[in-house]
Amino acid sequence: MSERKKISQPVTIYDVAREAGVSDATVSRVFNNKNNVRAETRERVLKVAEKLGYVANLQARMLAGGKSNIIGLLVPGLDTAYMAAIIRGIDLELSVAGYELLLYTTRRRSANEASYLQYIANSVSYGLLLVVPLLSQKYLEVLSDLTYPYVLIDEVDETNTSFSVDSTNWQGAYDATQYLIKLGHRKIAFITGIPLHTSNNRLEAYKAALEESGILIRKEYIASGDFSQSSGYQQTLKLMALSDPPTAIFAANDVMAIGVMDAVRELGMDIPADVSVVGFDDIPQASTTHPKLTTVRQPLEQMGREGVRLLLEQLEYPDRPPRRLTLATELVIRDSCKSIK
Amino acid sequence: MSERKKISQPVTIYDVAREAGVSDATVSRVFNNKNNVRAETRERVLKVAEKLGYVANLQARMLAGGKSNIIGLLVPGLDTAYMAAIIRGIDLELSVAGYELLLYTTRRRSANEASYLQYIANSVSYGLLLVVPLLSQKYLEVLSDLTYPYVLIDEVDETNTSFSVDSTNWQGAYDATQYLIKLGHRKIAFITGIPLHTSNNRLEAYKAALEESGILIRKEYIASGDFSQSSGYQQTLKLMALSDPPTAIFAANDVMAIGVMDAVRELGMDIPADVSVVGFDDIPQASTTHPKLTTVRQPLEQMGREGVRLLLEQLEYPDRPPRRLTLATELVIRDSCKSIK
DNA sequence: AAAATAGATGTAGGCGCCTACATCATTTGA
DNA sequence: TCAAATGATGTAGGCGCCTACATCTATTTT
Repeated sequence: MSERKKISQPVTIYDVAREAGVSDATVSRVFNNKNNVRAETRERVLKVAEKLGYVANLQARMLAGGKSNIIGLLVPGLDTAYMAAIIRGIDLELSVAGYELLLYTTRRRSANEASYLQYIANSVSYGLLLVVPLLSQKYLEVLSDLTYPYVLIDEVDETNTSFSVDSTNWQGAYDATQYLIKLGHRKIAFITGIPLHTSNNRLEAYKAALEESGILIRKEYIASGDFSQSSGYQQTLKLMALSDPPTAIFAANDVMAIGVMDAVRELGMDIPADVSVVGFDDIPQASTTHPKLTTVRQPLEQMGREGVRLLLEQLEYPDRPPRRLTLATELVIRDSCKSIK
Repeated sequence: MSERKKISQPVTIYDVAREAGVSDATVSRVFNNKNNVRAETRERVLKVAEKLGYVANLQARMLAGGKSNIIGLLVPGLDTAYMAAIIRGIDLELSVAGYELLLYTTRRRSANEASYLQYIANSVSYGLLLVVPLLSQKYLEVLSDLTYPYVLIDEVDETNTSFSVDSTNWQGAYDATQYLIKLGHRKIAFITGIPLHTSNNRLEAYKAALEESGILIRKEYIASGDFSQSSGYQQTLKLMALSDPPTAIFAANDVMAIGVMDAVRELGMDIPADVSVVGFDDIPQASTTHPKLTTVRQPLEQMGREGVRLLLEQLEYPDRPPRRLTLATELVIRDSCKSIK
């Protein structure tokens, strides 16, 4: 018990240098993979470092001009499967690159967005990923004023002045609607999400697909939800109470689609026999519902990964112009839709 | 456009000092709320700092002996509502205290737990919160060797040498089982989670409650799940296929309970008319199922908050002996159970 | 009013590491 | 074989901030 060495953190680069009989500069070179170190010296240093349990002090390293290996992530919260998937991708990619993740939530200091961002920029993190659906224009302005690398995930900067990753929301929703039409549905309802860029795109695609097939767009078939399960539930109750209820419901995200399924069942109807349901996102839960949910897969995890790549790219080549990366969505056909008659 | 000032980060304490006509030491004192600064000097410094947009450089501050305001959080992943709730609590409490959160996942460098922890300890974070259900003994050993403050969340260190927060798993499960018994159920099944400390406690409590009421514990009524929705589903199918199926199913967490509900419905039976279902955790989704899930609420968010408090307490008073905080669970009665006959 | 005391501010050095430059050792070329 | 080139390592100074100590100023004491 008393034999256990308290490791605390007093092992500095000097300790290693002394023990290895070299200067601290050499040790530093070894740990930064600089070229000019003799192989045996490097090995000796590494061995000593290992023995002493040396771990570089990040603060000092950063202060001295070395790059931090911390990047920030700004999100509204972690409460959705959507966010979890994106973050999983981010974490995966970041760990490959040897970076750490500092989590910032918009909940905090939301009092002053500008100063919060500035705070972040001056903090330890060395770049910022933003997954902020309700990204205000203000954020964007401050961001572009700051000389600070960042990437928008699932969000687009219309001014084309930011690096960003998103997916083909329009195409995905178009495909899904087309699919329903091909199944013979004519009475297709759509439940919207919060009016964000991505969300609006889905609605537009829904309309476009209908129009293209010469199907009248009925206002009463467009219900406004807010991405929550209960809103999907409530709106479905309303839709099905119409004198001429829809035979298919397309929800702007999976969570609402689950609410839709609940409501339909609640009304004593069967999915897909009586009503076909389509979601959007393909969160893990989508494949565990009964019946399994047909949905538009958004490559969330990959979006996280690509976001990281874009950020690291900026860190390496600060002068590259902003890029926008749009990943393909994919219609995942499962069991919640049925061809009509 | 070209007028926009690039804020980057060159505003140092010296810039402020010069502009305010004082020395850097004074500026430092101001920002560290030291006593010996004349009121007007302080004010002048603050004004200048504000004007220049000065934000302290964390690295330098930490290096020079100031405390970091970053604490680490080690988790296996963010994919569960359970984790999201805990993290929400952590985030909330941390933001109150002005701390930042660095996210570490066990996915990473899991190759060597010891060195990973050591890495963390030598990194920027200044204390560690662990929400690691599958916490290995190894982690604990390394942790206690390190002179590094940490808190275990929803996990217990049997050796009583760690700060920790958990909840009354045993009591919660006992209450739930008692509730079912009082409703007249005798054939009560239990679906276990992964065999963790917390999970085992729930099973034990289930058994204890049955025994206490003189109800025989039937092996075939104890199904082993793994906390996943599909395991809840599968195990329920098995349970209901017994020649003498249960009239109530108690799942060790809500996610499995949702799987249970799916399965029961799938079998054409009604909840709660044919089968009563109880979960554990009270994740947000529990109140949006149909029928709404009766469950044992675990104060997840509060556990996160208390975990932070315990950690900050350690930072402030490094010599306090380890404490274990156990928060109360609560039976939340909703609509998924029905008294029998 | 001079001396003692307390308060305000400046000075200097260091936290651990990095890197430009200097220095010394080794290899290559003529 | 000796100079030039190349490679390996050490030296010095600084990154931005903190703090013990020194210095100077405003109060208080006698």
